[in-house]
Amino acid sequence: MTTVDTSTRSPGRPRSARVDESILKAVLDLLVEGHTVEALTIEAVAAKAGVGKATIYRRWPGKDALLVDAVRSLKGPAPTPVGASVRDDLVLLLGSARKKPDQRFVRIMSCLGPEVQRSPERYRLYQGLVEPRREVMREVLRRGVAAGELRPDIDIEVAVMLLTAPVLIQRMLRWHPDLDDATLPGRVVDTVLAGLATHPG
Amino acid sequence: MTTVDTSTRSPGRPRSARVDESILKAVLDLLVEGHTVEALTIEAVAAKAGVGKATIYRRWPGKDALLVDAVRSLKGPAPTPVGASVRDDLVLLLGSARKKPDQRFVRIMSCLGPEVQRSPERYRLYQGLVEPRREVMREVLRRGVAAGELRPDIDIEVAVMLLTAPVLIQRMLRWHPDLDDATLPGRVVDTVLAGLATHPG
Amino acid sequence: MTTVDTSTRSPGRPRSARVDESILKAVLDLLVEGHTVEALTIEAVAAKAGVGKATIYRRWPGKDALLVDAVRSLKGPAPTPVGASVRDDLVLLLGSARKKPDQRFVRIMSCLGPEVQRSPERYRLYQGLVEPRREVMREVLRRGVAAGELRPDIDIEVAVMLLTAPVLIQRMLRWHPDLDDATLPGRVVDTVLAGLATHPG
Amino acid sequence: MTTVDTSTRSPGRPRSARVDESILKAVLDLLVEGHTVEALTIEAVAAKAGVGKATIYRRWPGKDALLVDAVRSLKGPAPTPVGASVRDDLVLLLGSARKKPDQRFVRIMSCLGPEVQRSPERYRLYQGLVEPRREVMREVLRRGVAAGELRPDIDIEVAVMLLTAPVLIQRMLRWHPDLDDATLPGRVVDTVLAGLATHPG
DNA sequence: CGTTAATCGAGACGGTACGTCCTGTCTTCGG
DNA sequence: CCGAAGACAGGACGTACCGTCTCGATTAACG
Repeated sequence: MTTVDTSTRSPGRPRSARVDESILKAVLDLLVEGHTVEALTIEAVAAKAGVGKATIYRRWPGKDALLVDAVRSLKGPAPTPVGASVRDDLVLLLGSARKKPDQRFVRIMSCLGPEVQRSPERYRLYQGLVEPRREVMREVLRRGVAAGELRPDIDIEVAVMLLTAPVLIQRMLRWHPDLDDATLPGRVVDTVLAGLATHPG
Repeated sequence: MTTVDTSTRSPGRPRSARVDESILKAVLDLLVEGHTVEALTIEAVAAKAGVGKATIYRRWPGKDALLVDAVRSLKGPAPTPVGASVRDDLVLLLGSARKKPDQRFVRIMSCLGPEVQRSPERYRLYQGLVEPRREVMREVLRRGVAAGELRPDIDIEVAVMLLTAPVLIQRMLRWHPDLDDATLPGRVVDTVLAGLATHPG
Repeated sequence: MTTVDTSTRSPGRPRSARVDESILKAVLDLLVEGHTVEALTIEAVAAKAGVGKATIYRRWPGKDALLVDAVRSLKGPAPTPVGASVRDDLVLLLGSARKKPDQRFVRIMSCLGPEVQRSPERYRLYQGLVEPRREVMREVLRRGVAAGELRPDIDIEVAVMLLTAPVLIQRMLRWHPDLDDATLPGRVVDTVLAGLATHPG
Repeated sequence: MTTVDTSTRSPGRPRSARVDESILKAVLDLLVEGHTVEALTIEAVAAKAGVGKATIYRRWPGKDALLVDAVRSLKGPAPTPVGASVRDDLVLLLGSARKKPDQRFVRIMSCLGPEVQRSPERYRLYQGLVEPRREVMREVLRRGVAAGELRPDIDIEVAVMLLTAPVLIQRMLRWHPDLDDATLPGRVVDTVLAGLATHPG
């Protein structure tokens, strides 16, 4: 009677971790190259990863699941720390996408955007990836309120959208063709902080 | 009201206007049916319109041009009128997408968004469709400044982005899953008008 | 009421005869190049014929059926005419495989041999292709008997085998590595005609 | 009867002779089951032998070598003895394939035939297996010449081909569908001995 | 009112990617 | 070290569309 192995291990050759990595890397590389999820062919992934197609299908049921895992492997390369004033912190956060290696992250995220509209699975993926970054921003806003820099009655969720949506949409759609990516975060933050109305409240 | 052109008239059987209409209708129907632009296949359009594929390619050089004409046929269902206060005007403009038949318009526009990143042609299409609506908003803002309701030094382009981007992105990506579409425009406008800072300027 | 068309014609673009030809040609070319039916890949046929795979599958259900039609298209490039004496006729018939374009025919036939063992369909194909050539030889033998050149009691079927089998097997298996293809027919015919025994009958 | 070698003995578990046997048996079984050599897959052999694929590759470098050993293990089940007259000897030799266990031998040989065309290795194998049998036949012919039964000027190599080729080809290709396997050797030998011509020489 | 020529639906065409299956090799484990 | 189980790279399979190209039949204005 052999010992009952609680950490059951299937017989045969185990799956190679190297292969997992090279496949996920290939997916991300293809995204940054091809700019679109449509360019993300299983066949292309296999070729780029130097892997047989069957090896991919052995691990993931289809392109969606593969995409999910690949992007999940990005792990938001550090949500970025914080500085001194609220204004500077916000500009830093919004502009972080412009610094390497975050650029790669944003590049991939903006490919994903369109895809999110389709499957709930991909939608959840996108939320999970982006949420930590939003939480950092919420924290900055809360500290601004605590420090008296921001009005105590602000709608934090709306504020986060106001700050992030313009930058994101500008990246994705090049909304304003002549708007400078570099200065946009500053202009957005300043305008949001000051407000438009003459007599606020 | 078909203009009968007596001057130049090519021989042979003229193209059927019914066919044009049914093709454009098929395109728009496919878009609102939740499909993305990728799912907008010429073959699917032909099938839905009850038309041969060649009949489509005879009129448009490719999917892009077809898409352009189809969306153009929507004719931005009236750029929306204006109300009393700046606040109410802005809320009205941002919320207009919720009223029928504007909903159909927005549904289609949000399918288009992702496509803009690719071809310059599609980009120009998108800009052309959206620009009139932005111009209305700019006008509202300018009148607000003139009326003393808004600060004279505001960055109008950034203000337009601040106002429109959150609503658009919420529609496209369902950015905040628990944010109510109905109340969002009001909350956005209020927050933008008031600003976040305790001591603006 | 339109005339009832007895020669019903399906709508749409008819299938191209050129394509049929190029596919069949590609099959035969691959056989003579690859020496084996195994080397006859549908994908390779499509590539060589400059044709999409679907175009092949639209016409034939699978490799077998394609092979059958391809070889059938060979049509034994003329069963060869006949000369003066029985001896010369037989040598000519056996040696015909060495002359173009018959060489191509034999090349393909010898690829088929192994395949014949498998499906009855392919077996029937092989028989149909080879039979006319055997009939020519039988005729030569019969005329030899009538002319008094051959013994009247000979077993014609066995005689045909005796004459053809060595040449065929030599081609297929290179049975005797040092036996010259060019002189073999002559030696075979002479030996068969003369017989081995000192006192025949 | 496993020879226990006391002299040199590699460390570790010794290879099981049972496994060797079961693999070779599996190969031969697959061949006689009507499969061609192409159907002789390492995977199929492993499955049939109840053995891992690696176990096979540890012993033989590839399919060719395995095939060589398998067929060699047949050991031409005794090159056949000799009888009284040349005619009877030849009929016996040609007909030996019909008696068990020779039938199995021929079955396997005819699978091999087609393969010979490919690799020189397999060609040599085939020659090696078949040569002893041909040598026996040559010996019979030579003794016939010496005994005065056969003409002294016969071409022995051609004679061997004349005698063996029809039987072999009939088995491999079922050349004449209605030719009886049992009587064929007798008819062949008789016809070859007598010759076809009225006036031999 | 017949000619004429561009229209129409239908579908074949060369491609490309799909997801499955099987090949021969390799890499683990337990015995 | 052996043996099984099975992962690995590669490649052909047959399917489904893509966007283009032909077909025969239709159809409306012109002569």
